[in-house]
Amino acid sequence: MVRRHVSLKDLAAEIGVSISTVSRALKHHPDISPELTKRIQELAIKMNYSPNPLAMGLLKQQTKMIGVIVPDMVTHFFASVISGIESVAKENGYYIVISSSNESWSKEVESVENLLKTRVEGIIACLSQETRDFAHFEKLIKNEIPLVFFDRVCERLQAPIVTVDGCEAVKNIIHHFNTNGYKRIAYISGPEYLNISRNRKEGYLEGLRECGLKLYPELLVECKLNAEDAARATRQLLHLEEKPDAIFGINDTVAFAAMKEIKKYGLKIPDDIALVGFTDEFHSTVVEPPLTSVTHPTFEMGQQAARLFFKLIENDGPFNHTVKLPAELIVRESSIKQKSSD
Amino acid sequence: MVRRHVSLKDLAAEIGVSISTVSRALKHHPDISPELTKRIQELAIKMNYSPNPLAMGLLKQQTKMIGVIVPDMVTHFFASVISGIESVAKENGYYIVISSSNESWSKEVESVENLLKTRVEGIIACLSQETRDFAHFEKLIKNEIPLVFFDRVCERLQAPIVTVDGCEAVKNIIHHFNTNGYKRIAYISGPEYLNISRNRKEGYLEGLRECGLKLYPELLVECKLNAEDAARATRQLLHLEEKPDAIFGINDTVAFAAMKEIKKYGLKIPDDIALVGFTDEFHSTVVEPPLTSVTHPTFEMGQQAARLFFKLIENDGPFNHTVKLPAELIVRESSIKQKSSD
DNA sequence: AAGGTTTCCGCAAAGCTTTGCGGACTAAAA
DNA sequence: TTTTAGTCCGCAAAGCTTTGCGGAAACCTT
Repeated sequence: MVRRHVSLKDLAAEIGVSISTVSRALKHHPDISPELTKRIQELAIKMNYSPNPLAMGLLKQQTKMIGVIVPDMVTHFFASVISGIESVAKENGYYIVISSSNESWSKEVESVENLLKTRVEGIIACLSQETRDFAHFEKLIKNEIPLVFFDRVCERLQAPIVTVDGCEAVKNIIHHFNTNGYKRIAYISGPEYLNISRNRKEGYLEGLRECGLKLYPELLVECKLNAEDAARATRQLLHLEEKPDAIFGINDTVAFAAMKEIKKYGLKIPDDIALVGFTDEFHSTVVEPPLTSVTHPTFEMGQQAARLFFKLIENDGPFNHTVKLPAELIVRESSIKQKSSD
Repeated sequence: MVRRHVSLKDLAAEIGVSISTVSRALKHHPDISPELTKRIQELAIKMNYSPNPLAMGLLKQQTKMIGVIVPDMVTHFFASVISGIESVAKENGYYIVISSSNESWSKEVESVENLLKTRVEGIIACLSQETRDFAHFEKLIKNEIPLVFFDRVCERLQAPIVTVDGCEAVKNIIHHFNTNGYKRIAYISGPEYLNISRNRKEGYLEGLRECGLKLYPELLVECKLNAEDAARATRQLLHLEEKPDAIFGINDTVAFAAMKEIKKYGLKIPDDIALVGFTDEFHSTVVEPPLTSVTHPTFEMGQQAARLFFKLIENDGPFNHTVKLPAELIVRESSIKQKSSD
């Protein structure tokens, strides 16, 4: 047995007909007599023939590959989104090529270039936390290469996006805090130029207003989306003369870092301070106390992004569409002072 | 601007020479005059030319793609390994195509077939927990398609493997338990036919012997590698007339499930029962109490697997080699009765 | 000036598939 | 017997790149 795959040529030689005939027989073309068709079909199975995607790609000018750019691929959030993308890609006979920007703008630019070189048919991306310049994506759009954003998106670009309704989710958090007696509510936000930061901040402000709570500017802090800076931001809050009695963090990196930091200060959750995060289900339940959190429909997010992608490919014209997924607030112990005895 | 990529033909037409000349100029072939070479090079940059990988693949009979099969891609363990594979693949100009077996044998078989159809040059795989029949991998080896295993491997196949020294790691755990006064040590293992189960069990038995501890057969339980069955196994241990005073779980899925279950029973870790797992760093520190654990060098594991893969491709003969990575026991609070006050 | 070198470049094939068009052959009709 | 109509199949091009080989032009030598 050798390494080379069998081609139409091999089948043709074996049976003694031309390549074209084999090709036609394999797709039941009426020009080929039923008996010959049958013989060829059987031989193809016996010799384990499968069409060469490279040749098909050259001919049809399509690679059946989608490029996916994520800030990282090891956190559960992105791994799960990728998994969602992969599932619908597979349904449509496509493969994905993943490229990680490592939260860096320059690596993101590089990723776009590299993916283009591999001839992916389009790109599904989540912005790095540094990204403020979108030239690399604008070029994609100008060249009519399908592009879909998810989670961290650029709204002014003509690209379909799928996000989570952060504003609404945060308002729910504020209401939840309020009804549970927390009044000095802090928010650890991300970089202002990220849409998710802005949306959630909007929810924060509106939520406070709706609840008739006062806004303390010193309780709204900003940090980079990594554990170290989140810890720094948390310390900043804990050092305040008048500490917050509740904190909520923009994503799970921030939320868990905050939790560690609060514990390190010897403060009790939720008695001294309540904590809520945007996190995934699993981790929220394994920490102590179990973390009240807004869960992202990550897998579904990936699926939706991929679906938008395929719509884009089909229509192949200018197209922009927004899918906003609901996020659910799941109340656990980290945000309720009195344990209810059941 | 159109979607089509520029080809050598476009460059040739623009300058008015033949395609061959352009091709040669682009790689500084001495046959082409320096001036013409320069002109062509500049035009290539200006028109943003990049060679078509499909055409190259056809010609050179290589796709520069590696297939990666994992039981799942959302747990940190595998996500991190994938990330490691990807990093050295990229260094070598290769891309990876990920396929998830979902811990199912049939999906694993399917993955192998699909990856072969996409013409990956070889496969890096971690066995599903169901896999006991290796025909699909044997076929790969027979056809001389490069194959590398990591973590859960099949030792009797002629394929290079990279694993973690589970036996040694578990022995360390037993010693650690012993010196901290835990004597009834339970082990929640995985399916017996997985090498990781066998290795760690071996470490368990040897460790007990070395420490002069008695082996209680009822403390050695087996479960499937999912949260539900791990919880069941934990309950089985907790229902014993004489409970264990220490438990260690074969991987992080099991360890965290056990932790939840122990808490549910109102038992205190580590006072009532000690717990140690094979887990990754991050999650071990965020749970309460912080979990003593053996950390896997996951990223490095991926890198090593990829390196073996490239060796295999180069030598392109029969080759088998084993890399055994050390695992480190990191002691935290979940396995030490008396908190040391510092 | 004619033959010999260099220098520079193009032809064509191979790698694999699809498909329009035309060709060969058989059988039926005139 | 010749024309017509079917039936069945092959040629060749396109998609893109690399590379051995052959060819043309220019320069040098004698």
